[in-house]
Amino acid sequence: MLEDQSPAEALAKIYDPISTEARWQQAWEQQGAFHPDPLAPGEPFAVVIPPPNVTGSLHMGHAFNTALIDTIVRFQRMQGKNVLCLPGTDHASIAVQSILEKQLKEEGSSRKALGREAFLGRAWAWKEESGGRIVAQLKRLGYSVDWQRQRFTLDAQLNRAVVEAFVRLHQQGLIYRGEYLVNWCPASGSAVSDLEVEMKEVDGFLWHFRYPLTGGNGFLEVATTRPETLLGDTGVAVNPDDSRYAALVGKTLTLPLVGREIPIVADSHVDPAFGTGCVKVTPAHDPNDFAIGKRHGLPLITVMAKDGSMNAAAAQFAGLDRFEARKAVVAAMEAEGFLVKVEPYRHAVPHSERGKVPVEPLLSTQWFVKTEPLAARCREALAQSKPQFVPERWSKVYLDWLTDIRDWCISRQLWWGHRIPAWFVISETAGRVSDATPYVVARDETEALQLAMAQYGADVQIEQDEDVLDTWFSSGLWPFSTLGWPDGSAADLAKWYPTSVLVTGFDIIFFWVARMTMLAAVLNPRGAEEAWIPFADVYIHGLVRDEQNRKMSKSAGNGIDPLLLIDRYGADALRFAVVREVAGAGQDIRLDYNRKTDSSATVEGARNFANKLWNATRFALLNLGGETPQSLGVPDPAQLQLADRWILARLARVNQETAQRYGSYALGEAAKGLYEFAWNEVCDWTIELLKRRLQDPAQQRTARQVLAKVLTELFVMLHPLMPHLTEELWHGLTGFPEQKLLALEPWPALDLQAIDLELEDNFAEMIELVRVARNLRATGGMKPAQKVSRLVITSARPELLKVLKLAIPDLAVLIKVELVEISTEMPEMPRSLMGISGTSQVQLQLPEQDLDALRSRLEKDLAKAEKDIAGLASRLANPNFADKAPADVVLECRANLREAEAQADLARKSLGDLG
RNA sequence: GCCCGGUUAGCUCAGCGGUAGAGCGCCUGCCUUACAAGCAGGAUGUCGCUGGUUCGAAACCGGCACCGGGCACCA
Repeated sequence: MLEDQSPAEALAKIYDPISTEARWQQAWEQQGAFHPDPLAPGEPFAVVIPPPNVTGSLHMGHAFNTALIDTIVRFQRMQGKNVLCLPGTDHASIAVQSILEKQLKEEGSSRKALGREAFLGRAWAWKEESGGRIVAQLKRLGYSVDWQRQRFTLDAQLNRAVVEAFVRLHQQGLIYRGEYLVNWCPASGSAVSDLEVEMKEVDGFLWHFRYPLTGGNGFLEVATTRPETLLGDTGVAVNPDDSRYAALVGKTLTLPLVGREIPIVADSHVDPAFGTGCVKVTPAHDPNDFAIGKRHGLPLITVMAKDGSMNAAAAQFAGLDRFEARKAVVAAMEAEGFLVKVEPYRHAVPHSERGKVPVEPLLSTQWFVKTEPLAARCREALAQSKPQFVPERWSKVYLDWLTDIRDWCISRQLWWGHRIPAWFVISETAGRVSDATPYVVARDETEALQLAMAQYGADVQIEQDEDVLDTWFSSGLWPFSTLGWPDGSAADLAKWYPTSVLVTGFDIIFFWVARMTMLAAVLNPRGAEEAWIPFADVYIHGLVRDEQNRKMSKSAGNGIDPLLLIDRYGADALRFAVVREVAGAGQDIRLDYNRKTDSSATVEGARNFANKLWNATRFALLNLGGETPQSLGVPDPAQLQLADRWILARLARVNQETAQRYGSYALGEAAKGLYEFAWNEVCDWTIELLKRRLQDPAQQRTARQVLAKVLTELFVMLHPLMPHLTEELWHGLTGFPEQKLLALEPWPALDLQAIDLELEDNFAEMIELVRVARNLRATGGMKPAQKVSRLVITSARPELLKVLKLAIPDLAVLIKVELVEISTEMPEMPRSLMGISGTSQVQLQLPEQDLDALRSRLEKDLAKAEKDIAGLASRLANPNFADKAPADVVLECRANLREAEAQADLARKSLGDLG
């Protein structure tokens, strides 16, 4: 605490974030500051955080997401809302399972060897370790979430939600089981969804083969990138309009190596211009061929096993891995004279996102969600801006995906996950599970048995499906399963569903956002027709890219552990830095991270800002005479000086702007605005101007009141961005006990009366004049401490003159000058330095003269004035300008021209005087 | 192929109809008792190219170029 370190002079010159941050994190948690009561009053505001995968630890992307969410919820809390921010982690079936299997392999074991139960024990141990690490990282960021409500996607309660969702969807015919071509990942031994497949450009070959016509009258030439699939060919297709082959349609070919007789069919999918215009058709191993096969009633012949090796249907190639089989098939074809040619060919090959190997389209019996009815409901809602995407353009991405959507394969041949609540009636198929085994879907085994008995008789035997559900199926329930659904009477659900905003990266709009809306569309968690959409707003942010502009990811190995930066600069600095980088349109942010030194100039800048605020507070503590903002009270308006009125006007404006920005997700702008206000206006000008008056007994009290008020409110406004630092400084200033938290303070009341735009303008002009005068000092070779004897500022604008006259004592200090005069007319000041700024002139009488410097200064001013004159005059010379431009623009242009001309005259005259 | 972005000071990016901005970096001078993680002053841009709309375009519209991303994909 600052107050513990009296006297104030003993305060360190440099802010130490590490100990401070730990102390406030503890205070927040111990006091349950972010554990809301659903029955408490206050408009609800809820955010469920995107649950990080328990696959290790967090990287910068999570820190970025956290900083954004926490800024939003802390602001809303200060707005008096009843805020729930709910944290948690995701079990990430396939990712975690592949980590564990890799570990087991290194140990010379495997999951099969371990058995399901032992394997799951290991997975839970891993979850504890990884989840613990993640929670510790999130806490170090100062996340104001309710840790008491922390959830994990495999929690018992969340499992109930998954089971309930599955049962209901199945009852409504929205979940079905069937044999289809799925994306099979041989590496993980599981089906994956379309979204888990990524296309990669690969350098391969295009093999051209000849298939002989049955009966020995020639050949058809086909090309393929996957020769091993020819073993499963059941046809060759040509375009129906292709005259070259029209006569052959309906005839048959004899498949080489296999000897199977396969038909030539006509299908418009075939592009006659590509290759020979003949396509071999392998319906069981290619999605397009599957469709062609279906249209023409071609048989499906699966030639591969689920581990990616060739099966018995591949005859002499059985047992070979699919890539070995490729070579062997090519060799055999060549040996038998069926190989025409081989050409290098670059093409896109679908790869399993997790397994990192090419997926194999494989015929397999899986569970699917029928997505179209769900998507239709989401599309209708989106037409009403439900949810509202920010930035809006992402709604198109979401909509495009929901249009022409394909069914969602939700079963995974994995162990780590939610086991599918379906039981096979194995007594019907002699104790074995086959694709044809009947099943029942139920909430638990007892219910399943009852259902089975009702349907199949009293002596049935049942066995639960071995498979688990796609992780995203449970993640898709996150906004309501975490609030207590399917318990319809859950108080949290009643208070906080639908949630207020979902904050996430654009990369998971399909995976997650759309799945959540689709599942909510059918489950309608609160049973209220108008309130099913799980979040009012979806705030989409960019990704964190590294110094080479690459997306940060675990697999690329370029992730940055946020703790490295936190240890070096503090969590507040990291948070402020990343939020400040956010552009309005939700673009990616690039972090200038130096891997050799673990440093970042961007974060360092934010750390410097924290230190600046720390020192401003030190200054205040040294000058408030032991008083606090409370004991000082509000300043008497009659006592306010010019600079006071200015900074209070600015404070009110910043309050208004910042609240508007925080409230509309313009977080980067909020951060930038506060940074500029705090550093430039509060520290550079207000504190400098207050220094003199804080020493003057007659003016001291008002000066202290203004200083205390401005800093206190600044800290409140900055709190959402830099929670620890502001908590520390606010307590230092107010002396409040630790039990009273800034985090729970209301946003400062807006003082509309203080707003004075004209004063802001005139004061800004005064600041510019000070700058010009200081520049003249430097030009004239004055030493920093040396005083100027006389300063005259002239202006023709009465309002500005009024402000300048009030500021005379301040100007004397700021410019270090003995005598300040404000006048409407230029006095005769031979051999003085003269500068011009806006509508005013500044003249400085120096003790010594540097005529060359003076001359160059005047020449510079003259050149600038002449350039302005040229530009303005040419605009005014255009007759259309006066006719068509708005009157105020024309007037302003004329006024500017007059001033520029006056200044040019003045500069010429002064130059003439110099001789 | 379809759909989004982006191109502004050396770097990272604001600005989105009225004479170009910030931070960092750079140059000069300062340890001026809040802060050298600082203070004061300064320099720096044919606002990707090209047409058009307009009295006026970095901003609006069209075309082009290059960079990035998403979706779909032909064997």
